[in-house]
Amino acid sequence: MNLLDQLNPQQREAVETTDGPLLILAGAGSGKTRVITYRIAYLIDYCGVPPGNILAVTFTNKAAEEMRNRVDALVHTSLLGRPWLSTFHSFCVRLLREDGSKIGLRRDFSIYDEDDQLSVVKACVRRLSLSERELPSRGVLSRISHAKNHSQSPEDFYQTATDPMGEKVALAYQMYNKVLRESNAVDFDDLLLEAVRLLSEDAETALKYNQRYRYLLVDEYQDTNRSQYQLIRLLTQTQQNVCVVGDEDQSIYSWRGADIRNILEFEKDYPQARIIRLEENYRSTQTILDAAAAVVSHNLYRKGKKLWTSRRGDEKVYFYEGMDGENESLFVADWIVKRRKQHPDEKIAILYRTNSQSRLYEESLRRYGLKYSLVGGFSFYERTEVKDLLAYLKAAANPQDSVNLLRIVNSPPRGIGEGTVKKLEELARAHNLSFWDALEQLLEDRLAAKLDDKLLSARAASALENFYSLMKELQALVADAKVPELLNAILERTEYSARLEEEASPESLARLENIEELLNAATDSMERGEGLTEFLDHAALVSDVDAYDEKTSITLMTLHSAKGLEFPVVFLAGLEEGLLPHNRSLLNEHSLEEERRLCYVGMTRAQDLLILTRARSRRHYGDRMPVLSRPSRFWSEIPEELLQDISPRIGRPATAAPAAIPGERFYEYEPSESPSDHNAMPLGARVRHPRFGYGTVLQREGVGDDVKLTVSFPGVGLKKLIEKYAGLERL
DNA sequence: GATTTACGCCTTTTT
DNA sequence: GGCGTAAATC
Repeated sequence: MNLLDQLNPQQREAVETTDGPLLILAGAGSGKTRVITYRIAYLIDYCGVPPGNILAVTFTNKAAEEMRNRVDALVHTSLLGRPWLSTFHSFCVRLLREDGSKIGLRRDFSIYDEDDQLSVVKACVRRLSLSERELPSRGVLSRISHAKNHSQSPEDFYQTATDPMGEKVALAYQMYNKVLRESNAVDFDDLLLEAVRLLSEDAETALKYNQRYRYLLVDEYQDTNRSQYQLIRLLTQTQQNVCVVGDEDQSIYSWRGADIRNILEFEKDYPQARIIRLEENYRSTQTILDAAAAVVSHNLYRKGKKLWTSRRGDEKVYFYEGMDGENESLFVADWIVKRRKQHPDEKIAILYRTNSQSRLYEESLRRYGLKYSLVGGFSFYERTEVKDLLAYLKAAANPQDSVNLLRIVNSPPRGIGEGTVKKLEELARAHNLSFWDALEQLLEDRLAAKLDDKLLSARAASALENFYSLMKELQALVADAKVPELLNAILERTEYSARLEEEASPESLARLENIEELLNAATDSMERGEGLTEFLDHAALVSDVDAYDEKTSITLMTLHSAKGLEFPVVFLAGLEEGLLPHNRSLLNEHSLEEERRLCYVGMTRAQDLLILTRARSRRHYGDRMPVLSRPSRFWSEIPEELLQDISPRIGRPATAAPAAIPGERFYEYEPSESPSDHNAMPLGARVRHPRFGYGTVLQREGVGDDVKLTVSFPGVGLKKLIEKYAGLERL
């Protein structure tokens, strides 16, 4: 069978245009993955390109894996090697492990995840003698990450920061980078930044990779950020066989530095570029497509395109308005139960804006006895026991990795208390040593009796010695032991599992299972011929969507995670102002448009049926009273003739159980008028705050003592204040 | 010094 | 509603 016969004319053109820069504008469901994989197959089979000369980058391991499988099914030339398919991040890891030494990076560097990053920031804040209140670590970390996503150095950051915090954050940022370097560690963002640095500073390495990867393919180009863009530029210096695929309407990662200009200005960057549009959709019904198109057409900042399909839509887009969040989620569960009777194996997705929304759906689905799988939330590699064991491995592989060493120094408890740790940290700082080196130094000095006994009790000292010799032992094993052996050694020497077995609580048994699973993962990795470094890299670079199992029939996930996936039935939940679009994005039109794209992404996941739901009132985390909600503006952007209401009518008595939806529980509608408080600050009020000065009230939420105000203070910014405590003065 | 309690903040999205 | 840090208590 001819490869090209399975493509439409535009897809075919995209596959056959092998040389020179090519931009493929691929609408949702237009067969983008098919084009990329066929193109790879075509390059190998028809053009005789050695597979090793092809590099394709994606954003998730899942996408890379899927492409790998599909390419493998198309080409049978694995003897010639395989094309390199990976995520941006794993590609960078490989680059840096191979050639990072040229920019002063050691081969055995650790990769810090968000937890590790936060520990470093906390240490930095403490070292700056600031309290968590004065400089919250979370905020600092998010600003550091934001800076890195925009390729801003601490110095750049310092110069552009305008707020009073900026200076301190810049200092923390600088210190943070220093700590990372001293720990022989890089964070997620560094992987990209350092790869860019390597390719721009070392011409020889740049040439090597330019020659190796003569054909470059980039998926989800609209999501690339500054450093990913630079990376692509640096890899296409000697040749320009670069094919990027993207859709500006699905750009939903600008908060992570994704720059839509990369796609809009592709022709400027590569003047020879050809552009091909894929506008035939093979996924959804025309109705779903029309509804989604109607929403996204309200965006001003887009090139614009028209998707079409030959699939006729017989079913309208349904919508359901529940009394509250619980009712909304019960409706979904109930609907699924009924649907199951006709379509037992149909895949159904429940999509929402924020992870916190998943809780209601989990409860409802469980109540109805439905099995589901949840993407996001706590992933396997984030569990405490798994993180602990990984920390042992990381610390053994890279003793300079102070974060992970500190994580395990007293876990499981071995008598190295906070005080002892603090002393060691002080010693390390005083002599500019890493935690490990300080430990070594301390024990040596003690042996040489250079130390007065007051500094360290005999008990603490022997505990430290034990820990030291344990780590020494593990370090020695790193060189030639396999990962499962290493893990077993750790478990044995620390009595980690023995303790859990002894405890025998449900939680500890679950932990033991996780440990078992980690051992299995290590064995699998070993059988693939991987070493410790590869195993740890893998653990660091897996994402939530990677865990998405296509076989499970009900999937709960965020709209962000859902990108690139498709389902026969999609619920788009919580379509309310404040949720979608999210409150935080209402302040400027660019972020509002991104919310609209997010809505568009969600709608276009649906193949056959799309059901929009919302709650008329919703309880926000701690609030005593549910707050009345307004339907999302995106909702009203859908032409009415495409919609069909399947909600119960307001005020219908609970006793008149509607036959249409058996088992459904209806709630009496309680008009919860917020009692107006006469002392309250109304919207638009001019106020004075003891610290922030003069401002204007922009938003009121909650009632009574819980009233929260959003106040804009010129020169300070937006502040959320509890009215009762803010000490505001009305002017 | 360690465990308990209180308070405060939070939730946007994640490779 | 839940987590983490800071304060309070033994």
